[in-house]
Amino acid sequence: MLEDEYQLDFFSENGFVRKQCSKCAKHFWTRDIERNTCGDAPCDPYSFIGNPVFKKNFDLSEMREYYLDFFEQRGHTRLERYPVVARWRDDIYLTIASIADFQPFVTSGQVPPPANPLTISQPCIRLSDLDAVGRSGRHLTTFEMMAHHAFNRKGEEIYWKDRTVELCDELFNTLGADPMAVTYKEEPWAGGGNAGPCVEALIGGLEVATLVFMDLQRSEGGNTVIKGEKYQKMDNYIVDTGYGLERFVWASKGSPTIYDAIFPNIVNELMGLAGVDHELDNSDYSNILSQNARLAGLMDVSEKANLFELRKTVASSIGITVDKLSAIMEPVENVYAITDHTRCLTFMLADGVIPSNVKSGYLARLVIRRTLRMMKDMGISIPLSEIVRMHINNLPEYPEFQEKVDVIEDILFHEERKFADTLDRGKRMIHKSAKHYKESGEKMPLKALVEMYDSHGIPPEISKEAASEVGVDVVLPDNFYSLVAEGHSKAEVKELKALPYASRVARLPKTRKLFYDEPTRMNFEAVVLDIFDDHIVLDSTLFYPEGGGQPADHGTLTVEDSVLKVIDVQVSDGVIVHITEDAGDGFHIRKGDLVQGSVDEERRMSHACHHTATHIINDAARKVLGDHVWQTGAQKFVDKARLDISHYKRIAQQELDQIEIIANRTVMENQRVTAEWMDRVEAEKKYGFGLYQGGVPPGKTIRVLKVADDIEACGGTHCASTGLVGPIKILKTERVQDGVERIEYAAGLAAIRAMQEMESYLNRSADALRVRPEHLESTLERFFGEWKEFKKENQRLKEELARAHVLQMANEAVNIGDIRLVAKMIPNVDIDELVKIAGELTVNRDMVVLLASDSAGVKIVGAAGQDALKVGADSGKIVRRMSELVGGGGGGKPSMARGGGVDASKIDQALEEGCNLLGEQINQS
RNA sequence: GGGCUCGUAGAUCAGGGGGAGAUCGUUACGUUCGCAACGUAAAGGCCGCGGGUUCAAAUCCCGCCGGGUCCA
Repeated sequence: MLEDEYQLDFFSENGFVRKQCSKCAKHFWTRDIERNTCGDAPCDPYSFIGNPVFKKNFDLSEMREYYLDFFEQRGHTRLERYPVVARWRDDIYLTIASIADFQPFVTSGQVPPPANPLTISQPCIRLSDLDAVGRSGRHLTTFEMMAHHAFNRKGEEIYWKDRTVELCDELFNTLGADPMAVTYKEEPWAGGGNAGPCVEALIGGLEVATLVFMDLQRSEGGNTVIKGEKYQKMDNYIVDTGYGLERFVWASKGSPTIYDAIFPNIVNELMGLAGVDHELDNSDYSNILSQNARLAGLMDVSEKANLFELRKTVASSIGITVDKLSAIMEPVENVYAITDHTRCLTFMLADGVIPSNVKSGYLARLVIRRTLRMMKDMGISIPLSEIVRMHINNLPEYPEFQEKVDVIEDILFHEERKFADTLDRGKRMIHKSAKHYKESGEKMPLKALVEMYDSHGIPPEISKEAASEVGVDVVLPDNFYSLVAEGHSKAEVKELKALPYASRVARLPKTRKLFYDEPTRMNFEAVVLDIFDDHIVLDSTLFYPEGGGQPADHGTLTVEDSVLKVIDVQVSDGVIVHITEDAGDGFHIRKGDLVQGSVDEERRMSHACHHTATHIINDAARKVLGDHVWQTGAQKFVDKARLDISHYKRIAQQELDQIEIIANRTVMENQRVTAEWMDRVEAEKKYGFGLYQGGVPPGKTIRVLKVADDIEACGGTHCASTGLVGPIKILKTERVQDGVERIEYAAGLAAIRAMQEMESYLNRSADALRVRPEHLESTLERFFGEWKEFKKENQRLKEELARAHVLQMANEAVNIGDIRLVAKMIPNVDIDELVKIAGELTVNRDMVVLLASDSAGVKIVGAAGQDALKVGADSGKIVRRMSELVGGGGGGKPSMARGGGVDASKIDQALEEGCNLLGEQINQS
C-alpha cells in the first residue's frame, strides 16, 4: 500500500509525525516526537491497567450513548442495531462487523444507505478465538462495534480520510485522553473481496478503533496487491470504522481484565457460586490478574503451548510457582469465559437462533455445551437460563430481550437435558469400551476417543475421565481436534448448474413480467427476441420462471400452426428463458415472430394456492409456536407444498391442529393479498428482517407481499385473496434437522384430494375388518391383543405337541455305538416345532436327532446331546449334507442345526444319508 | 450440504445368518411382627417399518421412519 495514502492534511496540520516502529517496523503517526514504538501489542505493553486513559469511568450503556451522541452531534444519523443473526446475508451466519449490516447491496452501490453518514453500535459475534476467551483478558465472543460510516460515490463525497481521523481524534480528546498517548498505525486492510488503507487507533497499548478506507475491490486486472490478491479502485468508496465499545469501557476503568470492566456484577455473582474469592481490592490478587492480562496482551493464548509460556512468565515476574499460578488463574478464567459465553447466548437466542446440529444453530449449541462443561468444572449448578436471565436484566437497553425470556428458558432447558443425556450415554459407551480394552490387556486407542467425539459428541476430557473410572489411562494429545478433522474428507463443492447460453442471454433486455400485474390472465402475445436451440426469449411473458420455491409454469407457445410445449422456464438476470420440448424437426420460429403464449392454468393456480398457503401456514405457525419460528426453506408442488421452520422441539399434534385451524380461519376471513414494490431500505425499516424469511432477493427494490399478518419479500404468484386458496390440510410433519421442522400440507383442490385419499385409507381399513371407521381403533386393539394371545397359545401348544412326540420317539431310537439316534420324517410340521422336538429329545445326553418335514418345501433339523457331541456327532455337517440332497442348504452348530430345501421326494434318502454320516462321524473319533 | 453412528422386554443394553438373552424394574410366593435385603418363580418382545437375498434374516443388502453426533 502506498505511503501517500496516509499523508493526511489532518496529521500535518495537527502536529503529527510519521515514524517507523523500532520493533515491528510498521509506520505510525504520533504527536509525541520522542516516541519510537507504534503503541500496539506486542511492541507496547498495556499501560492503562490501573491507570485509566479517559477522565471518567463509563459502563457499557453510558459509553454507547456517549459515542452515538457524539456522532449525532456531528451530523450522523443514529441507526438501530441489526440482529446478530445475519438474515439478510446468505454468505455468513452471524453479524461479524457493523459493515456487515450494509453488505452486499449498500457497499456495492446497488442500494443507497439507510442514512449517510450514519452511526451505529452493532452487536457482533465472533467465535474464531473461542479458546482465548477468558484467558487473554481481552477476548470476547460478543462485542459491540460502535461505528460511523460514510458512503461516498464519485462526485458525491460525504467525507473521507481526513474528516474520519479528525472525528476519531476529537472523540478521544473529548473523553479526556492524553493526545500524546494516542497513535495511529498504518495497516492495510482486506476482507470479503474489498480492501483499502486503514489506520488503527491505539491508546495505552490497546487498539480501540480501526478506521478503514474501503476503496478497492478484488480484480484480476488490478494493480494494487494486498496480501497476495490483486485489487483495483472502486467507483464508490466507504468509510468503515469500528470502535470497540467494550474496550473503551475497559480503558475507561483500567480494570485488570475486560470482563471485570463490562459485566462486573455477573462476574462477581458467578465467582461467588464457584467459590472463587474474586477480591479485586486485594492488591496481590489484582496484581496477578493485571500482570497476566498485560502479558497475555502480547501473545496468542489460544494455543496450549503459548498459554504455558504465559504462565511461566507471569509466575516468574510475580515470584510464585507455575502450579500455584495455574491454580489461581484457571477458575477465574473459566468464570470469565462462562460470563462471556452466556452473554453471547443471550444475543443469539434472543435474536432467534435455534440450537441445532447444523448452521448457525450448531454454533449456538457449541457455545452452550462449552459453557455447560465449564460450569460443571466450576461446580456452578444453577440452570444456564438463570445466568442468561442475569444478562437480560443487566441489559435494559435491549428491551426486546425481556419478551424472549420464556422461550429462551425453554430452549436452554431442552439443551441442558439433551447434553446431559448425551453425556450419560457417552459415559456408558466409554465404560463398556474401556472395560473391553482392559480385559484384552490393550491400551485404549486414540481412535476410539476420536470416534466417541466425532460420532457421539463426547468431549475427550469426559472420555478420559470415564475411562479412568474403570481404571484405564488415556493420554490426550494436544492435536486431538485436528485428528478429528483428519477423519473428515473434504466436502465436495457442488457446482451451480449454470443456465446454458447464459452469456448470450445476458445481452438481451430484461423480460417484461406480465404475471405480476395480471395474475389471472393465462393467454398473451409477445415478440420473439432470440432463440437458442429450444430456449426461447420473448420481450414479455406470462410464464412464471422457477424461483422462491415455486416451480416454473408450463404451457404452449404458438406461431401460426406450430405449437411448442413449454416444459421449463428459468430466469437469468431478469431475462426469462422458455425451454420447450424438442419438436424433433426443428423450429418454425424466428426472431421477430409474434407468438401466442398460453399458460397451463391448472398448474399455475395450484402453485399459486400453495404459495399463498405457505405464507398463511408460516404465519399460523408463528402464532402457535412463537416468534422464534423462522422459515428456513419451502417448496411448492401441484399436489402439495412444504415449509421448513426453525423450532427447538417436535411439533405436538395439538399444536399442529391449532396451526391448521388458524390457517383455515385466515382463509375464511378472505383477506386481500397485496404486493407492492418498495425501496429495500425503506421496507427493511418498516417491516424488519422478517421480510427475508424466504431468502434474500437482490436489487434496490423488493416486492413486499402481504398475506393477512404475514409480510415477506416474495416474487411468487399468489391468489388475489386468501379465500381463493381454499381449504388447507396439513398432511404431516418431519424433522429435517435438529431445530428444523418440516410441515407438509395441501391447499385448494389438492387438499380435498388429500383428504379423500386419507378417507379412503380409513374406509378400506374399516371395510377389511367389517367395522365402521369409528370402531376401527377399538377393534384393532382387540385384534392385536388377541393375535398376541394366539401367538403365545400357539407356542404353548407346539411345546406340548413336541413333548408328546418326544415320549413316543424316544422309544423309537436306534443304538449306534454308545449313542441313540432318532431319524424321522414328521409330516406337515413347521421348523419351529421340529426345533422344539429336537431340543426336548437332546435333553437326553446320548441322543442324536435328525428330523425332517415336508412343510413349505423341506425343513430339516438336527440336534445332538452332550455325550453325543463328545463322541464326534456334528449336526451342522449332517444337516448341510442332507439339505443339499433335497435341493437347498443348511447348517448350524454341532449341537443344533437347521436346513431345508425344495424337493420333498428326497426326504427319505436324506434321512438315510444323515444316519450314515453320523455313523462315520462316530467311527472316526 | 458432507460424514459417522444407533433403533432388541417397562428402563439400560448384549447377541450380529441356524433354539430371542442379561441386568434393573414389575407381579406372585417364600423368609419377616412389618420393611429393606435375600431366595424361588412368573408375566412382559411385529428384534422401528417396508422391500430384497437365502432352505433359513433380529442378524446381510436397499429404501423409509425415528433418534444421536461431528464438520463446513
